[in-house]
Amino acid sequence: MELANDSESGTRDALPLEEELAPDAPQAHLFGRVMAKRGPFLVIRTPYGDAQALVRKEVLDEAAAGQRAAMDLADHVVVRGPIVRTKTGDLAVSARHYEHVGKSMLPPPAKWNGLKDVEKRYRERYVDLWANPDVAAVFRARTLIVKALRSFLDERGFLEVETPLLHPLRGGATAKPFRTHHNALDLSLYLRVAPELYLKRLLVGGFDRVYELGRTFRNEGISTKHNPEFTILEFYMAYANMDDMMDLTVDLFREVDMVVQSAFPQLTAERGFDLVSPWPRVPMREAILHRLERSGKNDVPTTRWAGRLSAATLNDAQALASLFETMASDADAVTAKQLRAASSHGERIFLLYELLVEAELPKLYRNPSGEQSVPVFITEYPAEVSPLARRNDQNPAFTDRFELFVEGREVANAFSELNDPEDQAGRFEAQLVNRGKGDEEAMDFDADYIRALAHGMPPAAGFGLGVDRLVMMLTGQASIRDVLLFPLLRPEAG
RNA sequence: GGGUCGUUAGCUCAGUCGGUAGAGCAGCGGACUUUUAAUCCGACGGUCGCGGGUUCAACCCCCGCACGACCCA
Repeated sequence: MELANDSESGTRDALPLEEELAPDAPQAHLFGRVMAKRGPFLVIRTPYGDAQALVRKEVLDEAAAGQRAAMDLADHVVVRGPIVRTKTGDLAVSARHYEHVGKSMLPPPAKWNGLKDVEKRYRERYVDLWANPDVAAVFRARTLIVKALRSFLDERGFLEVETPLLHPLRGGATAKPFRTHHNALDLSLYLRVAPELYLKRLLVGGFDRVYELGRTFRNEGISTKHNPEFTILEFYMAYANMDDMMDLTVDLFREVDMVVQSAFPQLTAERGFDLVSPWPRVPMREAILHRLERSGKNDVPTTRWAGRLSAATLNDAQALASLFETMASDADAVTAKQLRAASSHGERIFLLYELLVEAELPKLYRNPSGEQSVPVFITEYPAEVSPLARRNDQNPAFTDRFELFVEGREVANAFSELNDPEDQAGRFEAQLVNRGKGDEEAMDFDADYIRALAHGMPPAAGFGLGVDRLVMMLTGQASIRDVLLFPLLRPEAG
């Protein structure tokens, strides 16, 4: 029997117990990096865990003994031999063959403290990954999550497609783009901020269930939740609406999470949220009123808006506008600027939601035991902040759109798609007006997209997910850089 | 963009009141060879992030810059 790093369970205990004392002891074959030297023992790190090798000079030939003597920590070695039980009861591969196959020229991180410096970990991820097994686990989990997302959609008949990353127009999301240039065509191009408008063209073309999982670029600040390039999943489903999407979203998250929980229980043990309990679906205005009722209770901070903002005000554009003016006159400079920048009823409602509710969601919506927060679908987004979403049939000022929040963080955005070319043209016009007012995130007018809609797009619903944020959430990582193998950093000086 | 904090040996970190720069691990030389952060002996290891300033004297105080982290926008 040969063991070529083929154990899934890891650590020294990975070696087979039941066979170690058999007369013809099983042979093991280890390939890995030397992590520690203890007397005649080496700890060898493999992708599946650490294993112990017993390397005694007297059983090695002269060449191998010389190689062993020249070995440093972090070098790559191959060890082959029978599996034995050590004096203290551990298992070890007793070397009959020893070979030094790769040299580490640079000193390894300290064996006890490891590599902690966050900047160095990001810059030298190649060290981080082998020195810190927990870090490697997060990235293995990420790959599993991406595969699970694909399987979920593939099983439901969605077609995976690839659409352009180089876009002649800005569209699909309100965000600042990167600019680039194609020399032969002398053409200014943008790196895509979203694949949305191309995917919906495919609905017109008769592909009724499509998805794309890929990189997207936004030329904005860097933070624990933002990297200039990130991975997005968008899928579109013809003849479905927003409610179908919410049901599908719940199934998607729970199914992907089961995969992570079973493969990486250590990453999912301590969580502030619960995906199993029911997920509330709350219209945005209701969420605002609910938050105001809870002002000052159950750790929800008090707010000046409590007592001054009622359901009636929220539904009266004139009243809300004058309340904003009153509040702005005696707010701090930053808040006042935000309040005055909101120029329509819909933008004001959305701003209230962002300012008052979003961060408090984990306190406002808990599971039955009260121990964990639950995911929340916020619905009824104002049309002004939803330029691509279908209007609600009963109240056209709002759209059939939701965003999903877990622990107060936005992880998904979905809506019934706008398929009326005239309405869509009007929304693009409104974007251009915003652009004229200095909004660098506004979309371009996409005449070809309007033409596509004019050929008839089936009623459909679409869904967008920040894959990096999903990975953060499921693996318990606080920063997006901890789920990106090579996050963007400023180049090192010199 | 603003605020707070950080940057000392390859790694992880100390550094008192402003008075010659420290430890553990790693690396190097040797001993030992069934260890569990292996152990023991020896020698070595520094542009204290960078640039100014104050001072007889600066890792330490002041100013600026770079890079990073966190929080806010």
